[in-house]
Amino acid sequence: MTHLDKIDAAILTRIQKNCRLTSEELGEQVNLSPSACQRRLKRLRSEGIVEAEVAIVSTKALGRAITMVALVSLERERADIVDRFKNSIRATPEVMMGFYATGDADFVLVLTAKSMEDYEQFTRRFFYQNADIKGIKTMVVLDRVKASFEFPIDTDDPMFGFASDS
Amino acid sequence: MTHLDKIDAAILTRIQKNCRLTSEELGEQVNLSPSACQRRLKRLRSEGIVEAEVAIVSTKALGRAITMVALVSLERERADIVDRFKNSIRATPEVMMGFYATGDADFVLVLTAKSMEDYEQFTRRFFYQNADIKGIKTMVVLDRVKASFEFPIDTDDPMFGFASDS
DNA sequence: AGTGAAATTTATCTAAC
DNA sequence: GTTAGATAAATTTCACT
Repeated sequence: MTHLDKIDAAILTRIQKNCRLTSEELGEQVNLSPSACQRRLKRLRSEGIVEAEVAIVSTKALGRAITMVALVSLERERADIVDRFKNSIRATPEVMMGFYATGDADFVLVLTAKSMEDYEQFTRRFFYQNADIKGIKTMVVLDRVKASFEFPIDTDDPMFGFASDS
Repeated sequence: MTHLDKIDAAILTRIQKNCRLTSEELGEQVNLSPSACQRRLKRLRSEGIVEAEVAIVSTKALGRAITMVALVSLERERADIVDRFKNSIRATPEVMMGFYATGDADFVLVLTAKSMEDYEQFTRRFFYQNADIKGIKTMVVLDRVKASFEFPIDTDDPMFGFASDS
């Protein structure tokens, strides 16, 4: 992994909001020619700094009316049990996001379902398949206030070197 | 909003994994000509079924080493207080995701920080700015097992009509 | 190193069917 | 829905700093 400069930071800031910007639009915003911009983008992708470029699809429009946040506790926090549950998360399409965490719960899951009945059925299956689950606490999402993978990229952070933008 | 058919469902399934597929690749996968595919995509975007197309950027590569899940409880669940907090979430870049929910907590937030010190400072500021917060329970994320907005789109669901794929 | 301009390749859009 | 031609964008090449 080569190191990133301020221009890279600026590019990433833009595309994490909208990855369909053309190199020309992007170049304009970061004061770079389209080709230079594209070269950087390619590098950022190949180095895994851009992990993926995805469409965020409306769950409601596709009949997945409800979203849940589930706090899952396991019977034991043994490495092999935790790993098995991680694999189960990855293999379960209903799970949008899964975090292994410290504190109140061992795992935090974000999932979608068509209805509460659907979710109840899902929970039943999921419990059955994962004998190590001690308990699940479900919170029904009333409003997806913010749903993104955006995070602040501070262009002036020393980690991005001291390249001038003149 | 016009209604969606199985081909739309198939397109959405693909692009929620990778939105950089060309119309040609996409068309091949869903048995459609590139231009027909593109026409559908355009419609799906303009109708808001595709909400956004974004790059998922590596937090680790940019020095945001830690992710937290925070369960926030408000002092009162009055509509104006809830709305004010929703706006605060939207205005706070450190918050990647925010869900208004029923149950154990009023809000579930996913956030990133450079370090625990950084997070502690953030929490302090956030508390200060939001007088209505009763308490925050933080869970530090040890592993982002799955991080996506993908959800299962069942092509055979009756909601997608009975269009043949021949 | 990395950049920008022009040529080439490739994808997208527009129209006709 | 398709196919074909026009437009536009991504990619490569290359000369330059």
